Amino acid sequence: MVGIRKFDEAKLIEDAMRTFWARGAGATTMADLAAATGVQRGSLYNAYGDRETLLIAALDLYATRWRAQAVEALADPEPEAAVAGFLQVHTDRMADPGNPPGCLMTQVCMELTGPSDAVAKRVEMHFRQTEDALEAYFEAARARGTLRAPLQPRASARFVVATSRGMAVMHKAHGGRIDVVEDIAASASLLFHRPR
Amino acid sequence: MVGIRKFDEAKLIEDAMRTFWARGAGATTMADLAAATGVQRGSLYNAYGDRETLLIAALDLYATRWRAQAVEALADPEPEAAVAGFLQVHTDRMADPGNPPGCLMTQVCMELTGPSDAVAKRVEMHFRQTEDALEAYFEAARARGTLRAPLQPRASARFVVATSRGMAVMHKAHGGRIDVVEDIAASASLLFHRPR
DNA sequence: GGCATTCTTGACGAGGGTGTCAAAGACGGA
DNA sequence: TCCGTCTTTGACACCCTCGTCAAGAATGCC
Repeated sequence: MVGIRKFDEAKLIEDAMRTFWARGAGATTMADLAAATGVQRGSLYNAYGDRETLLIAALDLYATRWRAQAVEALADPEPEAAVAGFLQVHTDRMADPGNPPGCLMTQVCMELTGPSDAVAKRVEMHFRQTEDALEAYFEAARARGTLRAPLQPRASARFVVATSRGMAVMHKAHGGRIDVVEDIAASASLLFHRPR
Repeated sequence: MVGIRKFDEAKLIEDAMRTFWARGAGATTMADLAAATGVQRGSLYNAYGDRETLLIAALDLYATRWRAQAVEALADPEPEAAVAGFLQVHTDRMADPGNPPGCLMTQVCMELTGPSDAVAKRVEMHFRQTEDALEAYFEAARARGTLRAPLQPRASARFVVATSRGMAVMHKAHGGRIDVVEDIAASASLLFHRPR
């Protein structure tokens, strides 16, 4: 059949995301994406223009999906539990054998060369949004009096984002072992422990 | 002049390391390395065989140089100060405008596809050596009684390695800003704070 | 029914990367 | 002095990747 768009866009981006994730963004070719999505190379060019656009769409899907879950997990008013919940979302994602190891966003971030290109801007935006959500949480916690004295909202937010990135790196470095990731998340949560 | 090796091997690996670091390991071509080192492509193949061998040599140089500095910084018997010193080495490296942003080892790690290749094994080895050095420090600290009660040597070691990786990721994500990195290091050190 | 629109498909050219090789030339030992 | 060894150098073949394009075909509007 020819003439009408045959593929499901949502499924295409989903497949593309997993391909970038598994093979590495820089190493993924249009041929890889065509094979993974079942859509011909020419059709991909017709629909998206170039690979960068496809990568950005994949990043957006990736970021919004897991940021939504992670930020939702910040429900507990006690920072120790909230941070543990936030990091647990990342641990669960890595523990799922259906997912490639590591983290697409982190991987793309480390491949960046200059701050000028569209991908770099998108990565920074997504990191910043997560950081902002965490900062808002810690700000509220401080107002509630549940944030330990020496801890600051902005620095704490950056610390938690960095920890989740570190977990992803260690997950890849240790060939997918999940106990390493759990050790890190557990240690990081302890920073927010308040003696009662 | 032809017939005798003209280049300084140590300088060549140093230049190659910085090229892999700045351009990304996967994106660095033999032509890039030839330009950066001043050694012709053919000579590089003659001396090293292929790009992977050159990358591994670069990784070894990178890892041993900065691991030596970081582990040396674990001098203080008080974990809070020792961890701060360890992380400060990484902060200093990133703050040095003479160095490319981020961390070569972390970047290569995130690019890995399978655990089977030689590069993956080398990356894991280097991470593990750092982890082991930190674990030994924390083991000694526990014996000394300077490690806070809930903290365990192995988990703490993993946490500190992960934090240093997270710092590198955030450094790239934020376009080289150093205050972000400092926030993370300061927060992480607080985990080891002991009220006196 | 006819026609414009839109998507698919396969092929094409350009460019670039890898690894190899033969020729040329310098050094050192016999 | 002569020969074997080793390095440099530039060229070469092969393969892959990108992005484009013209032709073909189905749909839906008029």
